[in-house]
Amino acid sequence: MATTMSDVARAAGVSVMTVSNVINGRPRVGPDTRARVLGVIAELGYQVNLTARGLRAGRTGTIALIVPRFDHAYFGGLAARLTAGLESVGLHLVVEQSGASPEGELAALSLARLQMYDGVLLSVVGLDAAAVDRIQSTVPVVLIGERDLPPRFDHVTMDNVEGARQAVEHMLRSGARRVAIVGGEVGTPSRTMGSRRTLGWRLAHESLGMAPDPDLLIEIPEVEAWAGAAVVEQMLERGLAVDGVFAVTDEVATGVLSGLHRAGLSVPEDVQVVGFDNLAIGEHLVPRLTSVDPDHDAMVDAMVELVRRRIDADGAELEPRHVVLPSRLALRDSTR
Amino acid sequence: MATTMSDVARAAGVSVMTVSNVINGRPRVGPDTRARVLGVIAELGYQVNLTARGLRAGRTGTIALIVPRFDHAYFGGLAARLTAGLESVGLHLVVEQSGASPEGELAALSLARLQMYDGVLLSVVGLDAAAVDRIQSTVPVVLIGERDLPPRFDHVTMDNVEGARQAVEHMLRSGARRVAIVGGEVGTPSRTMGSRRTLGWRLAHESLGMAPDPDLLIEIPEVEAWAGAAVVEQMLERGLAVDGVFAVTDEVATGVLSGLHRAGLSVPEDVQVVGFDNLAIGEHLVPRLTSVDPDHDAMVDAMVELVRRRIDADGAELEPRHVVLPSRLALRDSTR
DNA sequence: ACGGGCAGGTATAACGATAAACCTTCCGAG
DNA sequence: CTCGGAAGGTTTATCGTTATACCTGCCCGT
Repeated sequence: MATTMSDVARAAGVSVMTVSNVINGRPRVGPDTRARVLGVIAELGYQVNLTARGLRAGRTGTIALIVPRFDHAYFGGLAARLTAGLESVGLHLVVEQSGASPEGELAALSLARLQMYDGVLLSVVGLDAAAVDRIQSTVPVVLIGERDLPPRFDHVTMDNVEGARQAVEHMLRSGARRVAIVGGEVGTPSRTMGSRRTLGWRLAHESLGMAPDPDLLIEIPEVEAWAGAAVVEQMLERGLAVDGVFAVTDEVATGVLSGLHRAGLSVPEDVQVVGFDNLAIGEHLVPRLTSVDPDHDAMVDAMVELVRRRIDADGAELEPRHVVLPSRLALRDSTR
Repeated sequence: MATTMSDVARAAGVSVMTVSNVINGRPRVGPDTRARVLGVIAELGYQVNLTARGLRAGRTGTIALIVPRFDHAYFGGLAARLTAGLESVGLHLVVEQSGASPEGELAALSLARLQMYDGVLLSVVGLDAAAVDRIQSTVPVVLIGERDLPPRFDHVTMDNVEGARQAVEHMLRSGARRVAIVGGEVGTPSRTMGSRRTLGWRLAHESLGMAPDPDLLIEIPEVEAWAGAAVVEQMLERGLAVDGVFAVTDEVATGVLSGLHRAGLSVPEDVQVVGFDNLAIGEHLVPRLTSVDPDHDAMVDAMVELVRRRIDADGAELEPRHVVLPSRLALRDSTR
């Protein structure tokens, strides 16, 4: 139905190849011919078929970002920044959600989709490690975030341990004695995001010669605001003494702030709170949220750089690179 | 580089067509042949090339959602819901951002991209009306949100006027006398989101026999939290008396709450606040935010339905449908 | 006058998958 | 014994672009 190149060629009285040459700004076309072809294109409203071009050229100019959830603000921010970062180097970003329905099943299904892109940025938070290992793709894949990952992939992550350590240390140094971690992970330290941030919580105590109370390591069913609120309620019901909370993400911290407020506790006077991610919303919570700032721009730059490097290498074997970017604390009003 | 169907065909000693038939579960294949082909596929790690399939079949099974900003929570929620809604009817969603860099230029550029999809859901908030009119696509396009829109497109929107009216009426009925609209639009009522919600604000006053003070119609440079906070600060500096705020979105309301808190005013005692969109975050703000709930699920259902209808019609002319879904107020603690 | 080269264009063959038509066997009914 | 047809495949022709090779004048240097 849509007009094709040969429609244009016929109408302009030239060969399709000439139309192609005009569209792509290639040299071998005379000025009058070029003008005529452009005229016909405008008249017919012709648009190149990117599917056909992609098939023939073997490249689509498109990068995919695959996130577990669209409705987590962290990924919204990441996607926005990446769109800009990639556009500045002539690449286009599309975003897909992996964790839709039956656990990880999607991750398997979408494997074929990856072929459609020139590169894939895959957020592995909440993704089955086995699913990631199953990726046998020829397209460049850059992993984002922490997990037990096959080291054969490029990988960009923030410094979870050090960021968490700074957050907790700050509360301890400003007088907190019982700092809980909400969203921590009990058990063998693996390389998941939660376990790394839990390690930072431990290290902060140790560096000050203190031992963290295991009761203050609190797990949550989902890394979301409601879970943060629910946990605070339970803590207080159980009569657990707490004067500091390190929430593993700003979303959780949002729930924690809300829970504390409802319990009649004031922040930072009664309880200090620190989040992680330094989302824009932190600036507008009540009180404004102190948070670990992962240097979003540097992360995006690293992702863009890594994926470009592989695209330019054109499939040649490259030593995988693992980039860890420093985090620093953004101080606001939820800490003393 | 990637293995193709003919690699598989050769290794299995059959024709490519048979491989295709196996992959697509078509009948004319014997059980033993099928098993052999599947074995080779697994062994070689073959994945169908969706670009090629898309070109030949003329369909990709993929729908695009185009949003102005990834980092606005409303769109994150919409994308998440749509992913689920489309997946349940066998369609896959990808999301792109339109409003990246030089104003709207992208909107023009990405026009060719639309061809790659079986359907496009286009959020027109903040999009140039002329740009929308320039769309001369053969793919089904469903417009989302309000604007001066060419009526030739299908269109889904929430009831902005009535939602806003209910929000403001609620505050007026619970004692507020000076209700500001933050993010309103002055001037000729057009069909933009802001102007419709402003109309609701007017109507609420009129239905109670009151006249809104024009000074309480407050514009903002961006529909974001920081703008809401800044506006509150300015209002109070100017000594403007206010005992109710209708913020045009929950993001703006978040900023308003933060601004009021910093000014030492308490919500809802001194000032009532209502937002719009009923985002998940509203539940966790301090205080919990009363908001207009646009019935997100019904909107998603309508979008899915409209785009499917056009896909099934296979390009045939269809009367464009304009769906407006009712909004209702979700009462929480920021109002009395 | 002749060959080389360049400007301006065309013809052909893919890219990888699929729709549609076609080709064998083999089997059972009449 | 013959013929219709089902089962199980294969062949061929595209889908819309682009890479590559190729063609045709014509101008210019020697």
